[in-house]
Amino acid sequence: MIRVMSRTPRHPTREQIELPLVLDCLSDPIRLAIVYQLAQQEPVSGELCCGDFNGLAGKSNLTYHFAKLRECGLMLTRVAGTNRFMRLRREDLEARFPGLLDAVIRSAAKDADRLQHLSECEVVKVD
Amino acid sequence: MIRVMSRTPRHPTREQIELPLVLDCLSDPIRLAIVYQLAQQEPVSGELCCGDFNGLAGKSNLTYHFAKLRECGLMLTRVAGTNRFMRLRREDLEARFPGLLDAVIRSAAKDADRLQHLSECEVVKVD
DNA sequence: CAATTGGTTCAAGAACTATTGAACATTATG
DNA sequence: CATAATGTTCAATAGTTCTTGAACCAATTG
Repeated sequence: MIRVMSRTPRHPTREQIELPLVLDCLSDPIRLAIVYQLAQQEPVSGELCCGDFNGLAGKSNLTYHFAKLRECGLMLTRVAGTNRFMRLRREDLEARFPGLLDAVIRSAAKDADRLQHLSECEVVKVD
Repeated sequence: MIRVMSRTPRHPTREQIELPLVLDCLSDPIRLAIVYQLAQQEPVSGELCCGDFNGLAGKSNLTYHFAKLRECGLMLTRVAGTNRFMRLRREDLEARFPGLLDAVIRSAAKDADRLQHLSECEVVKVD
């Protein structure tokens, strides 16, 4: 059996994004923290790579959560050399579920001090 | 052991409502359908009772899902005779997570024809 | 080319979730 | 009071999800 790890993994098309899967993905504290950190990065490059989340969980566990986030359509993975850069699929999500991602991120920001794994992130001011 | 079933069950306070639990609750297709139907009922009484959801699952399974929805703070159960009336905790949710519930309900309405259990609900026009 | 860095894959186990049916509790009705 | 209607509780089960560590792959660096 051949195992290839260098190709860009598969992502669902915009139309294949499903609401229950997205909500389920966001309901895990670690994945919520990943999404939150990616959202915070948007004013800058919008991208983070796996290593940037080392505080959240072990490497293989992170790979597992990244796969979930990718497969439900929340984020996109771009392979570049030995790194994988990830970003939120904001346009696709906005097209499918208007206002949802922002509502979740704002809710997470509001509760940042309560949510495990988010405490260590910079807190974004939300009037 | 005494089993009491006549009292109003416990609900979390507004402040006890937690984002990951709410999202997890909404990620189940049956529970999403329950929330959706409750939302559709809001222009009328806002209330539905257990029997109104008989199409979604068996009775004991519904009781299970109702408990989850109650315990995460999404809905409120009021005991009245042999019935239990349920309504969304819209004000509390809006206070804790502004815009979240509406974003989810609108997303569900948009995908009503795709989501299991929602097809049988009346479709609400969302410009 | 050897070693390092960055990340994936696989297998296994613990923990949790959803579903079902039978027994039960509570209230309303004839 | 007996019966029906409405919904809950409990136990069992099948399936799913998260987590971990060891082995691995690919690209970069010395």
